[in-house]
Amino acid sequence: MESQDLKKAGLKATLPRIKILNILESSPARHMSAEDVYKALLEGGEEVGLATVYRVLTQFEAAGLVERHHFEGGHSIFELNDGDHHDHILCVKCGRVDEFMDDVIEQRQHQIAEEKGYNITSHSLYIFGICRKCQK
Amino acid sequence: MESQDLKKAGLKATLPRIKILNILESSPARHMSAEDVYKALLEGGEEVGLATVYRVLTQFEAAGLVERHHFEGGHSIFELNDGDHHDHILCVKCGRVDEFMDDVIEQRQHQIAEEKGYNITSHSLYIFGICRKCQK
DNA sequence: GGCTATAATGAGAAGCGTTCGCATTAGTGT
DNA sequence: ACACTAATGCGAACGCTTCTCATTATAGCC
Ligand SMILES: [Mn+2]
Ligand SMILES: [Mn+2]
Ligand SMILES: [Zn+2]
Ligand SMILES: [Zn+2]
Repeated sequence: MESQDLKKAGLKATLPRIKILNILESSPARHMSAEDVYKALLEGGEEVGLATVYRVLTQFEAAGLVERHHFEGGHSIFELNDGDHHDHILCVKCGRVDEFMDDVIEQRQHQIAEEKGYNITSHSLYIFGICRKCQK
Repeated sequence: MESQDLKKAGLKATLPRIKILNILESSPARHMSAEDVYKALLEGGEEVGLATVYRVLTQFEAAGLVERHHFEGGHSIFELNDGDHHDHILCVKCGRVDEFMDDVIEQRQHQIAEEKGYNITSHSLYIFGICRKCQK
């Protein structure tokens, strides 16, 4: 029940929020833009304003339900926060997205932050390339 | 002489391009937005349109004279391309930027790309944190 | 050194993703 | 069920960037 998840996150269980959470959970695409979510709602016959989609996604992010990424291209991409951190590798031709987690890289980043005198708060790592299919 | 650098890069040596290259070379800030460059021109009493600054920076990027980065915040940041690759660590409080290069991370990225079947073309890595000064 | 073909510029309009303002609507706790 | 308040939808506005197009400057040739 999504209402429970929302309330646990400290958010009122409104219809738009439930519907948006639903889209994020049931959509085949793990990584969606606000526009993607909006279109999915419209296709489902739901009446939700685009501004609300943006607002709700931002609230979800603040509540830790969702993560926001900046895959090149100026717009934000959201994905459900499953709790496990990972980074992304993307195909510059077809837009395919794969996920990975590398302990060596994570560790080196902390090392570097320490060397430079920073108290690390986050990082963003994207590898761009051409996927297997697009190489042929 | 900047005119030579521009011609070598296959670009006509126009006044705006020379002035912009000059700003990039002489400004104390290594990392500048288009707006930063524009303001520096104005402060120097130069008459260059903002649209031209954007156009020229994009051309410089295509010519390999300059690199474009997407430090959070929606706008592009440019820096002279010195030929040596590096990544960035930024202070989320004061905006300070430091540079680093880590062979271990670079190598792991290629490893990951290979494992995932990607032909790597580039990557972007930003570490965010709080710098020494801002920690106090 | 001038002349011409052509590419570059400047100014403002337009584009795009995102946020804001405000009147209306809906959830919550009683 | 009610009232209090927060959330919504709509359109306008935003910030950064790109486009359009008339004007201007550069490069190569005479
Ligand atoms: Mn992901
Ligand atoms: Mn740099
Ligand atoms: Zn691909
Ligand atoms: Zn700082």
